[in-house]
Amino acid sequence: MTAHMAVSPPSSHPALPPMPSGGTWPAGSTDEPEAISFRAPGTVQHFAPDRQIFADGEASEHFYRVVSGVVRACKYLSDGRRQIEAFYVAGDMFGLEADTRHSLTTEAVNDATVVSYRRNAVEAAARKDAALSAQLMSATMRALGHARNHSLVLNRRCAAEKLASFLIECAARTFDEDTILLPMTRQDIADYLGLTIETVSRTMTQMERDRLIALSNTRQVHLRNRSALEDLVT
Amino acid sequence: MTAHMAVSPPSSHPALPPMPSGGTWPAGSTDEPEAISFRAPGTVQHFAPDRQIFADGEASEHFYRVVSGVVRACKYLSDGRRQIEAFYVAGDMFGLEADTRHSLTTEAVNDATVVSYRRNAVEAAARKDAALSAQLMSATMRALGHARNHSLVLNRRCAAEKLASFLIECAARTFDEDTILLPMTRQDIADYLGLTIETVSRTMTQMERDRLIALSNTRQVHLRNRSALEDLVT
DNA sequence: CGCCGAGTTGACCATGTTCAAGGTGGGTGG
DNA sequence: CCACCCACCTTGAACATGGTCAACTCGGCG
Repeated sequence: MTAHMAVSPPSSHPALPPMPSGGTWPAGSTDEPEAISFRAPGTVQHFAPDRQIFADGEASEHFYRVVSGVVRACKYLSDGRRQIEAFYVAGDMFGLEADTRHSLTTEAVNDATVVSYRRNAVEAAARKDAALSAQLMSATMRALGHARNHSLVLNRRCAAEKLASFLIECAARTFDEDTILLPMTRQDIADYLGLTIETVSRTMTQMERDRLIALSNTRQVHLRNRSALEDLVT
Repeated sequence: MTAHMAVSPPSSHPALPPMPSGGTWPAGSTDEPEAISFRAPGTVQHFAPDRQIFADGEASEHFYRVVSGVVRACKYLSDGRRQIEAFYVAGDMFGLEADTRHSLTTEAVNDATVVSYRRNAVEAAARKDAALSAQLMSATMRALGHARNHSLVLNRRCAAEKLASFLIECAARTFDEDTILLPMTRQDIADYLGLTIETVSRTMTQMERDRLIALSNTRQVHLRNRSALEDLVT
């Protein structure tokens, strides 16, 4: 249950798209403000765009933290469709599981660097250290909050509401609160919001027409009328 | 050792609608196989149908376990719509939050009995007891798994797929694997699946026509062709 | 008996999907 | 340096699915 690359053939680092690596981003989840602290040093790894970090169903022996770049967590359905659960950015933790197996596939969106920690080591440390344990709990709770909120977004009536909530989510994590550099493709956005690529495209165009946003290029969005966007989300 | 009664009748109550109380159910979430064990005795409370247990935004000072009956956790949107996140049944825990405030409203679906525990007490106990801590973590992880799966369901293409996954989820928690007593209204089902009451109704009728299910009455569903239903979910 | 809430059914309509062409821009090779 | 290429994105037209609105049925209860 692996081979399922939706977009492009994974391979080494030949010619990488010039993506904003570690710049701006969207939709985080298990973000931990202060780094988890335990002795075991993590292993640093790099992943080229679309390279898989771990697959749904694989044994869950590590957990991860994003250093730079963006990672997506998704589920592939039997009909070939893909549902993106979350995008993780610098500082976000991912890969902690209840089960011994992963329940999601994770892949690099752009050129990404992550640190991995051995699950056993973390769990052992957590058993001895109530503070670490509380941190992990808190991170999991935040992931739960994100997942529930995502359900709400997926359930929104119209495409504009979904897209507005996505853009605001992205903007909330940007330095310049009103200019977003999207590291992901329209397909990624569509799979995150439960829409088709065409609807995402059309809705963006319409938002530009309505002066809600401005698109310098396809990956750079400027929020022109944030309050109107926020009204859509409510 | 805590309450774990699967089918205990919730003691006296004035004049209640004759609902299947403690019979069958659907969609659980933070189920804990072995009861959480700490000294502080819980407080038992009864709730009549539609009575609120706690509200979104309220201070989160207790957490709960269902003894009998069914509880729904939901979010009310500004436009009046309601999104049901989960249904909790006997044994399920709910109300554990990362924040100091609740992020969901919970209400009794039918006549329900719950035990509540003081949050402070639980957290203090968890700090001293790694096993309890691990149990809480595990319960939260399971809730996370449920929430993610729910996202997938909400994102399904057609109404029949959503409903099939709901029915199978219900059936998985029934003694008689193929006969389900629904404790909730069509409106509850609709709000859980992100559909309208009319679509739920129509889809059920169609499934009956197609011999996938049989409806003895509106609340009792018999699965006639489980594998066909499972094919819909995939 | 008639009311009332829950559920069903039908007709129409809106939104997003599907299918099918075009555009666009950055990178490569001639 | 330019032309081509290939992802990625946009746009258009037809269609399908579920939402909306409205009428109707059913069953329990006063």
